[in-house]
Amino acid sequence: MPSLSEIPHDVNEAQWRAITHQGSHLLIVAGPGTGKTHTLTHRIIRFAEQLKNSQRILAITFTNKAAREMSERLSGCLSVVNAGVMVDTFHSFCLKFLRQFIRHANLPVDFRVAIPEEIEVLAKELWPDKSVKERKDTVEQISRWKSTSFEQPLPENLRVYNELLRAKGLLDFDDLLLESLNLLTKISQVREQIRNTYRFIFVDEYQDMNPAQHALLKIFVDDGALLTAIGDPNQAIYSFRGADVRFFESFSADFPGAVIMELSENYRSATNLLKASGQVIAKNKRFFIPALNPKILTEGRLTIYEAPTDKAEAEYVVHQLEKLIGGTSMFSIDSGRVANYEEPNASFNDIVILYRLNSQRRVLEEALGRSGIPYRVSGDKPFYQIVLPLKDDPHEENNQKVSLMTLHAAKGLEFPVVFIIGCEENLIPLNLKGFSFDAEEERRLFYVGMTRAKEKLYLIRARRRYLYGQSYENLPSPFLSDIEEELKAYEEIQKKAPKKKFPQEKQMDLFG
DNA sequence: GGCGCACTATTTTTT
DNA sequence: ATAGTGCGCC
Repeated sequence: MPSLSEIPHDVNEAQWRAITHQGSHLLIVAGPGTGKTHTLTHRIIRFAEQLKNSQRILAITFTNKAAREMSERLSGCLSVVNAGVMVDTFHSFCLKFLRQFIRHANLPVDFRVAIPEEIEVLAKELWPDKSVKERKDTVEQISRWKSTSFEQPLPENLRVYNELLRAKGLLDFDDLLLESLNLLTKISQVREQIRNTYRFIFVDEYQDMNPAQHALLKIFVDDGALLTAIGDPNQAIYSFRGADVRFFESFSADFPGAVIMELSENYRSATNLLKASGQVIAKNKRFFIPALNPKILTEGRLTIYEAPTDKAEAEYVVHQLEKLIGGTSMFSIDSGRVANYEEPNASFNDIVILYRLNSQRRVLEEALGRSGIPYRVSGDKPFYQIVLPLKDDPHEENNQKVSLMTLHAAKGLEFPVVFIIGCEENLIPLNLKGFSFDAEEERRLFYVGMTRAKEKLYLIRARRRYLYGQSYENLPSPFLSDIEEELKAYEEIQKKAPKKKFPQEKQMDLFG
């Protein structure tokens, strides 16, 4: 047993227990800002030091970005690289696995993974009479079936789709997981080799697991590997693409003997912000988790503001940005303010503006454009384009920019200053007519947004908003009233000459 | 095959 | 609002 006196300076007691735990599967419940990656990395390194020859550690992430970041953290420790820690996404690992054992697989030997355009072409061949939307829906359904319902009998449209895909020598992304599952289930020789290689498996963001990934993981573990999973069920926001947060609840049943630990010291958010986000997430029925303990003991500031319109909302954001940036830039020229040591100026990189819908971005971009504030929009480029070389503008690197992204895209990031715009009924939580509505997941999404903030959080709304060509009058988001008044600082509404010209008011028939 | 007009649907997103 | 599809016409 490692004694507490061994604890490194950069690790707390709960983290140390999680890092050093041995002899059973382990689920680490790690809320926002509790040192999730830090703890996982330490634990991997510790296990890597104990590896015998030919044994491997497999650390699985969901995104390439997460895999890259994990690799970078680990490669600081050379011995780990030598010991053979494999850090990969589920999909990328399965691709390598299938290539390695291709002679055992019932697949075209030179198969490729289809890019989305190839899937579109294929769908057009199969269903020429369907509209574009219907084809898109069908392909989406197929992907969902493959990641969630793959044990059910094969639907007819899926059979023809698979046949044509294979005839072209292609696999889709979901096939990477399913074909790997197939191979492991059917060929004991392959399974044996895998069993002898991967003794320790680590999975990050466990709340994002889909049933196909879970099935794969179960095979590894049934073959004798020891599993460490880490994540936060309160940050599960991807159920719409097949992720199932139930695997968090069934962990002990799925992996007998498992130990569950919690990290609850928060090193990210100022006390007011941590309290506020805690009060919001506490209203969910699922996943009660005791409040996180603040370790950053500044108060922080939670600002609430209601603008008359979405345009005014954007102008307010711009105005606040100018105030935040303060003396260090051109924006201070007219104010003549001197930087205040109690309120150090923020730089553009410190700031993110979050929204529920991409369509909210336009008004924001216009206001930012008018003011000349530099910004970047993230999370809207397809993954396969990322590999293409970007224009190498040497200034790009140093350029300070405000970030704009959806609440979804913000997961895993942190910023000193966070704006969440559109904090209105029907928008947060999003309730669009004709679309399914999951109040608990929407609350988790809002929680993810709130918990990105380290020092300042602005929860902003517009009384009147244009969406899809219609004007709506919306009440505040019900989530706002879950935060106690003591924590909120209300900003005065900026006085402006009332605008008379609103286009025809229509019924709010878009919201369900 | 290409142009232009009318119609329509509209989340969140990774691999 | 607006982007993108689908259709008719040359």
